[in-house]
Amino acid sequence: MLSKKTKYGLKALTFIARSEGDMPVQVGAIAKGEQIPQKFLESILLTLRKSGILGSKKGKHGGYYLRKEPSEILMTEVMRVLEGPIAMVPCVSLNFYEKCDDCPDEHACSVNKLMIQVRDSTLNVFRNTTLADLSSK
Amino acid sequence: MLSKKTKYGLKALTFIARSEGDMPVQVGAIAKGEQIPQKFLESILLTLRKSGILGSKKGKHGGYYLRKEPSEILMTEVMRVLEGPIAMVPCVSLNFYEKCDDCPDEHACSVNKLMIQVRDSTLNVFRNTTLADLSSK
DNA sequence: GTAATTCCTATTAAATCGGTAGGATTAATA
DNA sequence: TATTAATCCTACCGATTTAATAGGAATTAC
Repeated sequence: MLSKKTKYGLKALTFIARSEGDMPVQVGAIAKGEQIPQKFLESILLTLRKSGILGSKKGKHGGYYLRKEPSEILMTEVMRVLEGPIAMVPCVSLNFYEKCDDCPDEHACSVNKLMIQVRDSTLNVFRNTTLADLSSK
Repeated sequence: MLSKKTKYGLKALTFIARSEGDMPVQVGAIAKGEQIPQKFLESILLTLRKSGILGSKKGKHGGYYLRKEPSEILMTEVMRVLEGPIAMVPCVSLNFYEKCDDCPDEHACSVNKLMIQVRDSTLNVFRNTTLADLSSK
């Protein structure tokens, strides 16, 4: 299941992409517009800023803005920041690889084989979708 | 992330598929062969039996067996029984649909749009993979 | 009747999720 | 310089889920 964090994060990014004027977008506006608890959203946007997807401006008239064009923000990047590994098991993860405790030989493992296919097909979607695709009506 | 339940369940099914003689396969043998805590595995196999994928024979010399040919057991079925919905959000689930609280219009929702694509690509894998594929070396 | 097995219910420890609270820090502006 | 409005940071909390474990009842082969 997709976490609320990721869901809210995606909605927030879409909201910001659609609001692009010159002004940064404030947390309050996003929270209100997308029905997201404001304090929770704050922490999510902070994560996105620390990862480099968003920039922020502090103080009065501050807010968040995209650091790249929507068409250059890939879902692979966003999903990894918000949701973590794209793979369903660490032993097939490209960016968060870990060996299974119980698995003597990955290449003989039926779960491994199946999950590589799932990973690849999901990656294929995320690699070919940008924030611009999400925010276009 | 894939739950241990699903992972163990898939391994167990593969183990049974590979062991097919006429004798039912015992929990103890699977647990030992696949390094799965036996009591936990018991509950998983029970779930698979109740869903109709496995049959069981009780008492001495009892155990579990497949109720269909491995080539007829689709991953869609197995995954839904073990892991639940294939979709990452209930609002795009085919078998476990639920409306989002916060979403006034699904068709305008950027998350919805993205998750439909992920669902379809994952379904495509599960619909085209059977237990026979997993258990073949 | 005994041993071996599945079946069932309950409990538990740990982790994660979704959110809340409170205030520190920073910047615009009057 | 004081006020106001925003981000930033740390800590906490309750509920749920996960990954088991425990203990025994029911069933069957021999």
